[in-house]
Amino acid sequence: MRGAKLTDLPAPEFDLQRTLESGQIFHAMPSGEGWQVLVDRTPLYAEQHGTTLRVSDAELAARYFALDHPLEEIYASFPQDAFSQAALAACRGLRVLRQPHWECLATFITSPMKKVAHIRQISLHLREKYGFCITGSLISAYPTPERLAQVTEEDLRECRLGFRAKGLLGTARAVASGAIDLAALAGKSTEEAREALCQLPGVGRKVANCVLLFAYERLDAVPVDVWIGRILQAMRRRKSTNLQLEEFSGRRFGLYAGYVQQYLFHHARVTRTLPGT
DNA sequence: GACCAGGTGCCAG
DNA sequence: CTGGCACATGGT
Repeated sequence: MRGAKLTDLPAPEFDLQRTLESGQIFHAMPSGEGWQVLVDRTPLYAEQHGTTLRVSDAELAARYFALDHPLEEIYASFPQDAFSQAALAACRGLRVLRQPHWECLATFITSPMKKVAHIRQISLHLREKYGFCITGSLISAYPTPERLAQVTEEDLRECRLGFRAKGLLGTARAVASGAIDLAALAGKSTEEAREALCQLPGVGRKVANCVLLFAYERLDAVPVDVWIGRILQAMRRRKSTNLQLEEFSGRRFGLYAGYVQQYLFHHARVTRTLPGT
């Protein structure tokens, strides 16, 4: 990235650091006055100066950072309860990224029962050991499904994956063999795409919804994890399954439920507070 | 040394 | 359909 020409890009209602640290991607590296990320095999450098973004690739940055998402409209759709509004006030500028399908899917397969910092460690381990080296980049590209399909479960476990190794390996093989076509899912309904994703080993409803939200532009998808589960439980005040909570959030949060969810998640994680406490 | 983390799969009732 | 449990690892 050093020496790359930088161009300015207007980026109103965007907070780069908050977005990169909100638990959507796990490999962003501080670099110079800004950050470096990789989008598939393309390095992207970005630094923020007020409402201007200085980037190495304007077209890629606009797409990856989803600068076209109508944040004012999304904010207007937030529910009026105090907790959602507090999350909105605290997390303004957080955008739901447009991630590449495979690396988003693979990364969230490694996420169950892991803290964000640990998911990052695993991602960096895998990139280092099996990833494609990118010249001029601090980090390697996420390993391809073809590469991972060649290794053993024991090899993967050396990247500190634990029991998640089986799912990642099985899914890598399914993608590499063509048993599932990730690109084709983009043209399917959310329900069809979710059903297909849930066939993969290590992918349940929570991981599938993360992938739908972060990689397939389904902004109404709501991954219910322990954090969101507690928040929704407190809002609903009725003992519920995660599926019931997901349906509840869809009714209450609307078309951009995934955005609301992401703000609630980040706010709760940063402040460690729940509604009514 | 418990306890918890952006869950999933499997099995018993 | 529901509840309960195992599954690895690293930080508080």
